Amino acid sequence: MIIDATNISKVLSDPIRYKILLMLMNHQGMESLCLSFGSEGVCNCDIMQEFGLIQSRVSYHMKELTSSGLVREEPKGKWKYYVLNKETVRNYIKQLGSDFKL
Amino acid sequence: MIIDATNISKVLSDPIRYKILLMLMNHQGMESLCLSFGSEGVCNCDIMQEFGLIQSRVSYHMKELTSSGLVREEPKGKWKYYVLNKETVRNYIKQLGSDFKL
DNA sequence: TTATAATATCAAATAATATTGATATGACGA
DNA sequence: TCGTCATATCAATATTATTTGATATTATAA
Repeated sequence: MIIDATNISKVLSDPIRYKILLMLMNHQGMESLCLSFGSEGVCNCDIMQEFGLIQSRVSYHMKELTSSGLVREEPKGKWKYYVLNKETVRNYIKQLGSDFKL
Repeated sequence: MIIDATNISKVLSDPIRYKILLMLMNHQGMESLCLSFGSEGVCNCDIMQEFGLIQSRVSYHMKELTSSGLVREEPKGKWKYYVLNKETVRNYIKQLGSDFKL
């Protein structure tokens, strides 16, 4: 897998995105907070609630996160569930390690 | 040591800075390219030459790199030599690893 | 179908970063 | 000291990213 280290870095550099990633991390395999449904995973509305952000802002950041490969989308019905893609973080780290011979 | 992961990410996210870091990496313990002197390390002028950048631009990016802790300065006479601080990269990686339980 | 809820997109405003050229500072050596 | 070279800083501008509110999609349920 090809990793663009500066691109992943850019995505990680936004505090909100970083916090969203941590949230996804901590909800691995847990129930959605989403009030209306008890499905697996974290959806847009969970993130809006958690951080008090408006919808389009969350949407923007989730696009950054998914298009970088840090997060995977799982659409279910009209919802979209997001799951952290640890593999990308691992590959990013691997890339840094090899670039900087750590 | 305290690592601000989003801050390090921001610094790493600029392609020029990333390339400068790689350059420092690859010149660990080698002679300066600096034409006038054969001292250890990489100085401002080496970076200017290598990437064809003007002085103030290099200065700006080196400040970003040093103030984040990714690079150490070693002033010698009127020159400033820069050395990669692998420790910071390592700590950054460690932080990611612990945040994302890798 | 139609209504509604969730998410996406868009254009405009704002904010943050990067770049440049000019000038300043600081360290030498003559 | 004075002149020169290396680096730093500054103000202006350019570029890029983020935020917002409005509108568009899309899925589903009634």
